[in-house]
Amino acid sequence: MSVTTRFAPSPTGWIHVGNLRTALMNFLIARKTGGQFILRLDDTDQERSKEEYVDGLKEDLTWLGLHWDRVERQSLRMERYAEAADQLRAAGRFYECFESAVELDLKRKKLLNMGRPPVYDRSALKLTEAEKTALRAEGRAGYWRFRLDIERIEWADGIIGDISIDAGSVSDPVLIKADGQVLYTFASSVDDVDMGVTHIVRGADHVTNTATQIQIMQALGGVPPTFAHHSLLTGPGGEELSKRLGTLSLRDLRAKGVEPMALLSLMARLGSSRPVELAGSMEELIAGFDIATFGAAPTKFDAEDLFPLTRHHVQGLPFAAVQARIAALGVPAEMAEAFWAVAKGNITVLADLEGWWQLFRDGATPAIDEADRAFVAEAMALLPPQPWTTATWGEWTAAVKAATGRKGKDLFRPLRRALTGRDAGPEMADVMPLLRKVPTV
RNA sequence: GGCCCGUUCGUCUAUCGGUUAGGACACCUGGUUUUCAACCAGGUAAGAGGGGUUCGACUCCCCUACGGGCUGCCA
Repeated sequence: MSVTTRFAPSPTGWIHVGNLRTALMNFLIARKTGGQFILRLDDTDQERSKEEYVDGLKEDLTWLGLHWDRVERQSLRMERYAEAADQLRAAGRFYECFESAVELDLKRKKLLNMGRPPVYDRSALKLTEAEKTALRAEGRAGYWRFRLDIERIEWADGIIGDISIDAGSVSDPVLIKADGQVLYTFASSVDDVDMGVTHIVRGADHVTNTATQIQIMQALGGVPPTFAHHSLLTGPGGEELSKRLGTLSLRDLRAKGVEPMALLSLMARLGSSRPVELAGSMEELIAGFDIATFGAAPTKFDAEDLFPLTRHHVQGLPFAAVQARIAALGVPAEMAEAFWAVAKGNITVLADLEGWWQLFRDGATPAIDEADRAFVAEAMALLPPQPWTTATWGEWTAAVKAATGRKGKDLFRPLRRALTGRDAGPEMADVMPLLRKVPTV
């Protein structure tokens, strides 16, 4: 049987790191097995779903190189859901309820106060046709619940292992609202069956849903897929991540210069027993992925960890990959390659190139310690006129050494600081030919 | 409150009853380097607590504590 996976976001916001982990895992499983990866837009909530987010979702996935084989939209499948609902009604698994949200809330609180689990009491199941007709006549709109079979629902989870949930501890899920809107749990189950989804990887927040969805799928005549629930990400301190999600959307990370391969490399390994290492290509990522290596414990995520990986990735890029970006900085074509060769070792994100280019183009604001002032002035007097070559630094420092007697760190460091304004940077021999302006000391 | 999952170095984790509790990242030290990075060598560092079972428990069972999730006419 060929593998089909799906990523099913609801277009009510931007993709964030948590979403991405889910998307990536499903994508990798499909690619690893030569299966199909579906992008399914779970947009049944018409109030919150926005076209803007649909576009954003696709843009983000494309940026990461997570290409889908098929797009589906739940909002386009309403007729199918109506049909499936009829099927469940005919099978006696759907029943109409009339309690208002306020009434339900009250029931829940009452049960909670009595120390009982807040499970729906199924009182609507006892309604006679006459009573239902009367309620409708009052202007009450009915909504529909799925009648669970009370049993232990078991499945072998791809990450958690064997797990079971007692249907009796869960309320019969509402699948169709009073206004006719189809709810996620229902649409998702219908789709997964219809679309031939064979493997579902999703967050641990869906574990309880899975139990009810298994029964819904079976009632629909489908075969439940293999489920795997990955742990949820927390912040570095173990705190809930959602509070910080604002700064962890893919768009924000991208704006900070995080590279796709760095992000993918971390997300494909974090929480697994395999070491986090930068992948050189999507193929490498696919080959090195195994859902079975992930643990069920909550996983701490620190966005800072993305930067060492990004640096590693960026520093390994060939000139061709950054040529356009360097040209956009205004670096003349004839010195672009030399500029990249010199600067790349000293950047974390590509945006850091700008600082180096500014230095080369405009010259530095010299950094000179008070104690070195006389020494630097003497050295500057010995500096040959431009143009400089890679030999200039060696010749100049040798001359300065002879004139002043300084050597080693005491010799080189003040000169670097005077010429570049920085303590660290590329080899000075390589920097000299690129410097266009001599700083005035 | 109920249900589900979890808890091993700072972090992600290995260990399927007997190990000097291993690895990766981070960190520290040394080497190399004009600096940073990189690289090489070395190092610090862990089984939440309490009961059982057993010749022997990180591993199996129970309790407690702590963390996460769910408990919506959201997804």
